[in-house]
Amino acid sequence: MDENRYAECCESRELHEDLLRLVAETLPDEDRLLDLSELFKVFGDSTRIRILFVLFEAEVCVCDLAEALKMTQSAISHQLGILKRSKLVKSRREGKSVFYSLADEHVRTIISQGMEHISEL
Amino acid sequence: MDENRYAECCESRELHEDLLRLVAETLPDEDRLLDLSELFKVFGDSTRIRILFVLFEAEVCVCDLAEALKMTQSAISHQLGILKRSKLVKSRREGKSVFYSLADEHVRTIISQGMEHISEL
DNA sequence: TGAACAAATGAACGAATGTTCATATATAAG
DNA sequence: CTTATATATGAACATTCGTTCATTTGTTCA
Repeated sequence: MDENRYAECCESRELHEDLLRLVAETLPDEDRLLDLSELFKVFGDSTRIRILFVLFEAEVCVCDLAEALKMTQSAISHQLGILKRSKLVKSRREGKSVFYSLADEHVRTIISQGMEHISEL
Repeated sequence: MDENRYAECCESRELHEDLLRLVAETLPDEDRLLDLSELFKVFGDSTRIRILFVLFEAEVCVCDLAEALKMTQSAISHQLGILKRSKLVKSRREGKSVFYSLADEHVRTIISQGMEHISEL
């Protein structure tokens, strides 16, 4: 009954036991892994990356972001919502405008490590 | 002729000019931004994250990865291809098996920063 | 050479994602 | 209260993405 959907595997038996134990010990639990991959998914879009680069320099309102990045207000607003839900960005209302800024410094570290990686060919 | 697809914008004029100049100066060019977001897209999938966590601990062949993660050899192989094309992972053939390992240390830094971020609620 | 195993790959299918459009909410000013 | 401006949001659509299945490539050993 289809007991071989997954790998049956190459050779030794003990090595596998060891690996399985190691994985069981060190792999974060499923919820955590999902949170982590969802966080990186947020960085995985060039519009959101561009928004973050602007916010590296200044606190900016939605319409200015839209103008600076030559995109519609709606598109920017949707992306800001995603950034905010992942706590990468925070907002503050001032009259009719809402100003966005970086929520913490991990953002810079993560992006700068990414930049380093792609710079090393 | 539809000159208002993008934001027309809230108030002052000089502030906008300043922002536009700043963005023009500091925003990496389009190719770089795309490379960067594509890199993060690679981290944005829990299967690939799990593969990376296993490789944090040891150099592992494809079938062992498949067994450890309870996934088909094909699925793992496809994801390893993506990881390899982004230079996050490297491979070495030994007989019939191919062993994969981390390509560099940025991977650990990026993932650990991500972990820190999600840990701070 | 031929059988057996390990890994890679292309096509296909369903799920997820980003933008657009239309509209709703919120604030300010008349 | 009405109008104008700034922002948010839901539905729809096209595109992208991850897995599966079938097949191919590469290696070892008889």
